[in-house]
Amino acid sequence: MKQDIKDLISAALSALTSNGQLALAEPPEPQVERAKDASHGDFATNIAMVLAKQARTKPRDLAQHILDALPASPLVAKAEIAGPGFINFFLAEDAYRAVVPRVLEAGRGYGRSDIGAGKRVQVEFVSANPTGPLHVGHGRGAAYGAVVADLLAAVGFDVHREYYVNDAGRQMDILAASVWLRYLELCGEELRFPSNGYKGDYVWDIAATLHREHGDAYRVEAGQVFAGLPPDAALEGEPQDDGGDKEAHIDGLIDAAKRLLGDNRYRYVFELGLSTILDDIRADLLEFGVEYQEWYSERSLTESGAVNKAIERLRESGQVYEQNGALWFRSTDFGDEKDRVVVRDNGQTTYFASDIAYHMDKLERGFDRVIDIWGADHHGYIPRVKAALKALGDNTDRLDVLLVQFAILYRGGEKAQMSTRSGEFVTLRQLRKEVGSDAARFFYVMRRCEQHLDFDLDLAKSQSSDNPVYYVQYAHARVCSVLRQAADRGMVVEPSSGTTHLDRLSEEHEQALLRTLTRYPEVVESAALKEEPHQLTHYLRELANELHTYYNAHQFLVEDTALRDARIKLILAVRQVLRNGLGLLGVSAPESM
RNA sequence: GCCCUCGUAGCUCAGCUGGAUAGAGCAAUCGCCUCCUAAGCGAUAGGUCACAGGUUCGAAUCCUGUCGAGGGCACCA
Repeated sequence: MKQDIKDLISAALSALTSNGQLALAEPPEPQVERAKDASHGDFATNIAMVLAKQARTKPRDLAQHILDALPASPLVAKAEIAGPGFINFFLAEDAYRAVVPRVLEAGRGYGRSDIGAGKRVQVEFVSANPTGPLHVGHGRGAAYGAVVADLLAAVGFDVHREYYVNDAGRQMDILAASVWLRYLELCGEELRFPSNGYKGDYVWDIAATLHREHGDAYRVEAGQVFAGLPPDAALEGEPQDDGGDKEAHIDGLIDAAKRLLGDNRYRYVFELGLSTILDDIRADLLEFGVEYQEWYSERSLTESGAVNKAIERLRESGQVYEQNGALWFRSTDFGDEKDRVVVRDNGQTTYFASDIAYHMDKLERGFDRVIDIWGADHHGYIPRVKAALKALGDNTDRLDVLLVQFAILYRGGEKAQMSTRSGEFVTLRQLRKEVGSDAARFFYVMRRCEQHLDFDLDLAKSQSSDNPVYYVQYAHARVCSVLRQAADRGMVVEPSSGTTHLDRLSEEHEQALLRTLTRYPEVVESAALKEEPHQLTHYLRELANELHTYYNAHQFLVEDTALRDARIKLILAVRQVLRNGLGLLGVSAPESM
């Protein structure tokens, strides 16, 4: 509908330019807004003020020229100049009514569009290390990423959802070592678990599987494992302090594990840990309604030689140098704060090296746009990744990095602080179990992603109008309920076609609903293009509110069959939009509550 | 110290890429079921848009500085 107004203005502008009244190289896309105040009509444009300077005309005079050149349209009842040079459009009384058949005919397709024109967009999100279960912070990234991806798909982009699996690197070795040490404990060995190891219960579970299936086949005397190891540091929260370096200690343990187990057995423990946790993450996300087209393995980048290729490309263009036995990328030449290591002095490539290769690969795969959704703690990482892509001659405009701030849980008004200590944290699974997937999805995307999220667990669980999820879902259920009532009373529920009887919708509440329904496609488009799902949650709250208000003010199942037909059609359209909107958020639309 | 994000009603947040008189929801106060689910609705009250400058027809929005909150500054991932 907004587009219709834009088209009218554009037509007027080109008419003015072609008959010489307006000298413009290229008329810009007019800005059209929904008027906030009813006295300003329905839509307003500031085009005359924007172009006044260029056209060397006073804004109000230019507005008058545009007005005179405006083609007639059945949509517009009148257009007038206001204030410093706004043009206000007042729509014809029945302009909004047409939205009802439009919604009902389009059904699930209402709100979808093809402005993305099939452009390929990759959305990479969550990508948590498979060293433990997802926690509530990952949950926000999951919900946000999934909704952004779905929104982009809804407006016509070809969306590729991807999870980058960090299945290589030191953290995974630490996990393997942790599993093995727990296994040794299960075998009866006594040892001091490293302060830097993974201490969650899930590590015990994996160790138990190993023990159950392979008995003592992986057992080595603890004394042998710890022999000659650099001392550990203090265990967090415990008094014992060997005064050592926890990093050196755990690295020593990893080496010991590799040496004592040999390649094959070490590999087995490593894979067992990786696959168990990755399976858990997959299942977790699936239950949360988050699906991926691809799980991209970091290890595959090394194995395919992509990492070396990326480093070679940097070397060829003279972007790297050696210092202290390590290979550094000159990222400061491309706006980073300091140069970064790509190959460590022990010959291992860094995580950053993999990331360069990964992003190179993303762009080579031919995506028109690449969106990375990261936790806010990774923000320092953006300049170096962009620096690498620039160094390789790639266009970083195609890459968009969105940072998701942390979610802080509140219970009973108190911060439910999660602590990484000894593996105690609130997992996504626990959250889903406590508040349900619907509430979790909705709450997670209710705020702009760069805003810290206060997640009120009590509110998310409460079955009251304070809870925005229930509020919106209830509006949907309420429409269903009315239709059931109608059927029970033997009324015709099947609505008439087209705009039949819709002229009976003359109440203010009805006008408001019609107007809000026409806004839906604009909201979806804006939410998608700006990657702001919260626009949709706000919209849905508003639509639900208008439905509830309407419900309280007027009876739908009236004796007057024409009026009843019109009202049923209207609430059917409302239900459809609620359903579509909730669907994009990954939230269910219950028929009764 | 340097960098990033944020600062709007008592609380949680919107404010549509610079527009017209700054909006919701909680919480507070007062009302509304003989009526399709009161898991709902209405009304009242609540503001120096952190502060100070600047840019222009016009600033909560853009720029600079100050203050405050959170995060980041590894041969970790």
